[in-house]
Amino acid sequence: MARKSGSRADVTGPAIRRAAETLFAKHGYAAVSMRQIAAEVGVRAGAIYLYTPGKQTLLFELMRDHLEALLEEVGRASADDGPVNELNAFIRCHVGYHFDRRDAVFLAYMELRNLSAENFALIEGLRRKYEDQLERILVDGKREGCFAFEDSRVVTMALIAMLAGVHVWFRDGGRLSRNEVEEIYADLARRMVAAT
Amino acid sequence: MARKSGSRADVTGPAIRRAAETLFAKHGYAAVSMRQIAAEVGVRAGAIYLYTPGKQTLLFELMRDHLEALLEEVGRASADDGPVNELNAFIRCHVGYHFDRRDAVFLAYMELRNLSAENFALIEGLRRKYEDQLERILVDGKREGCFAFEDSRVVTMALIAMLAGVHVWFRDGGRLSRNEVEEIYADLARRMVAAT
DNA sequence: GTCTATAGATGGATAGAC
DNA sequence: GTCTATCCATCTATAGAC
Repeated sequence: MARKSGSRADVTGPAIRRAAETLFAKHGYAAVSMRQIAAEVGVRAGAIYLYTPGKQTLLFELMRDHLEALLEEVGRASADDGPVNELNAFIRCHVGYHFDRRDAVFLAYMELRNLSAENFALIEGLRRKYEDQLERILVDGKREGCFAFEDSRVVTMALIAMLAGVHVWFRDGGRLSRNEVEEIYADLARRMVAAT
Repeated sequence: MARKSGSRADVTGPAIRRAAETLFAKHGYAAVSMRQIAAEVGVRAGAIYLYTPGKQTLLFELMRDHLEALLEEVGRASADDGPVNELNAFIRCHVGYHFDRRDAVFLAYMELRNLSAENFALIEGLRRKYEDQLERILVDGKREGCFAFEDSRVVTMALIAMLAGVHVWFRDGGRLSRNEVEEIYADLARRMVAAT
């Protein structure tokens, strides 16, 4: 007797988040109306407010959930087995996310401007954690003599920008397989840090 | 008797474009109102329509003018003196633009979604020209044995994404000079294509 | 849980006075 | 050339019927 038969609460909520993610990624947060999201789900605009306090929260939670999942996965992937392998795992993990969660990845770095001040601070904290995780791999590798570069901060930002750019050209079912794309980017990253 | 004294036509027009560029870059095209732009300039919303047919045209012309200027400058900078030098010039030129025209660079790859269909096609054409110019340098270099990489298209996109990412962290008057930033990125690019 | 209806605010763009 | 005033569309969010 867990749920009412005929109830859609467990279906509509996730559907709203999925629709918001798709539409925000496609047209941008500010250009999407609650009516559009509702239409995509198949309900009226008013019904959305049963599942979220508003549009801003919808955006914030999409970004937060994605970044937390990404952080956890990167943390798992780059377990302690040497800077070269850790860098490899980090890159493949991020690139792989473009295959699995394309829109979420896109939102997380395109819609920062549209977060309220306090939500921005929270999301920025998660992003910073993510950047720091990569930078720590680089610094460790340099100290151990696996990598060679001048400025760890700039290289970190260059790597992350390069990864974020995957969304611009990558299309599912294109000429390159997931594994090929991951390998090309991992290779570029190794070159950038002069991995031995 | 060239111009009416007291007239501001030659001042207000450019001021509107500058204000639009700043505000669009800061808050996003869709989140900025004509009233905000007018307030920044010091006129009323209605006055803006004396200088542009509308908001969409304002965005389009900002992007077009920037891309045309960038294309011309890149074309001049990378005159025919070998792939390694051409790549160098291309990278330094693009990075340098983040110092001179920060907001314009940002707009040109952040606001594609908000262009009308026909404006998008025109801007996309200019972007494609820019990408092709870089890819040609890479392909030439590979053929001549200066560069070594697998996939010229992916490397091109990776390089452009890396360059575009400068805006995320770069601030005027930061710890790195213009020349240092240009050199770091040129160095990263040479590593990515295994320049000899 | 979802609907219709609507409040209340704000948007782009235009008309006409000065 | 700029202003005030305004039209009309659309927006987020809420109230209340079912």
